Amino acid sequence: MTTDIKKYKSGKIREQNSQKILEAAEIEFVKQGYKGTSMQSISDSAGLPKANVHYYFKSKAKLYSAVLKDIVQRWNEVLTDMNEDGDPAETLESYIKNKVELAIRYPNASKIFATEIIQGAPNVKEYLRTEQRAWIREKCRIIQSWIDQGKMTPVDPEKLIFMIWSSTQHYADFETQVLTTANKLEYEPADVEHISRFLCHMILTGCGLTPSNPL
Amino acid sequence: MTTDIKKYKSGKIREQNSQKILEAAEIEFVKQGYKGTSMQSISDSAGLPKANVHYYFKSKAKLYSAVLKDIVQRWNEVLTDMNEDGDPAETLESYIKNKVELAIRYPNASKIFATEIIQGAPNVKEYLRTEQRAWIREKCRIIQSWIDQGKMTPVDPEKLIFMIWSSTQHYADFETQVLTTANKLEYEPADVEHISRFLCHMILTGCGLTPSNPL
DNA sequence: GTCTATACAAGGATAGAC
DNA sequence: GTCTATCCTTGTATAGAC
Repeated sequence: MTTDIKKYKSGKIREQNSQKILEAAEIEFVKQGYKGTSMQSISDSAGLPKANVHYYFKSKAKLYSAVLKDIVQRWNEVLTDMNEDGDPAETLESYIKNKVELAIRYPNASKIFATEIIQGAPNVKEYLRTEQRAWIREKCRIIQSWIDQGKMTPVDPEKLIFMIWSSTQHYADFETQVLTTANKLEYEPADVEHISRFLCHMILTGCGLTPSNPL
Repeated sequence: MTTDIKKYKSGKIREQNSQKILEAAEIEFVKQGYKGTSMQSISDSAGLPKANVHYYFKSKAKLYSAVLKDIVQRWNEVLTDMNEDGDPAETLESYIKNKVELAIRYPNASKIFATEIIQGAPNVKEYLRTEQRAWIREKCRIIQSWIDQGKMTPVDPEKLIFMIWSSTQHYADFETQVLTTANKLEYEPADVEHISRFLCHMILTGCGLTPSNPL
């Protein structure tokens, strides 16, 4: 039936446009902050009339929520498995590497999330209080069990997690500072490897573990 | 003469009001971002009419610059001395402790600076490219000389500095996340000590040095 | 489903009274 | 030196044409 074809086509346009808007919005929200970003600049950047952005996302607040939801989902997909029977060195190393790759590949995701937290997490406080807190508690339990099994130095698991997060995300959030200092325009492929090795060395050594790669 | 007394009094009021406005602005800029902050909310928060804020600082952009200048100055005052004849363990430890204290004491300064960098450093790019880069280069030179003297493990000095910055500033910028995870409303006095000890242990151990305090 | 035109509100800035 | 009243721009949102 004609209606089905029409619906299909429309659905496709809708999806493409929504996607274009989401990507443009992510970039603009990073550069200007939530209030600093106008629906005009988002629609310009997406190559669509302003009214279409309202048509697809109803309001600026809802568009921002959609962007945040997208980011949190992307993060949750890359969470490394940890379990108490695993090897601490291997597990931490692969987690650190994943985080560095993610930070350098999707800096905007990290930046928007960082801005949110800095401003007091007005939109993600509930997520922090429930899902993320549960995730951290679970990982802390596993790290503690490694410590109890004598597999690693007794360090505070929570502070260890925060240290991994801060030192990896730094290369996304403070990209401008890192690159300006090094007098570079963008990261080079080899940088990911160097950063990972350095962070693995520092963090694993601090935990009394042996990193698999030399500095 | 009467004029002198008047001028003196006025000067004092001017300074007090300027200070009130700067403090209010710092808080508002953190919570709402630059564009998100209205001159109205700053003047409300400072307890003055909106026009006075314009009278003292001419424009929103200039007020923001003044806030940034204040922050950079406060930071520069606390920079620990480092020199190649000093002891790496002692020097790094005292630097880390200073940074943790500063982060927990003046989180807003760190937050505003972080937001600036995240957004691409539109207002401090010049500072990063000149003064800060020079500061980093100088410290890297000293760390490298320690390595050459065999005083510590050969790690990349620049990455070491970034690791100290990111892991300490995390407790200011991501305050909300850290506190929410721990189910706390604010940091306790003992937290500064715990965080410092943990970070000193991890970073010094990674550099092949021995921290002065146990975990 | 898409876009033009417009209503309505908020915010930066200033003129001019006090 | 201080504040009230006002101008003008920008931005969100929507009504209604196509």
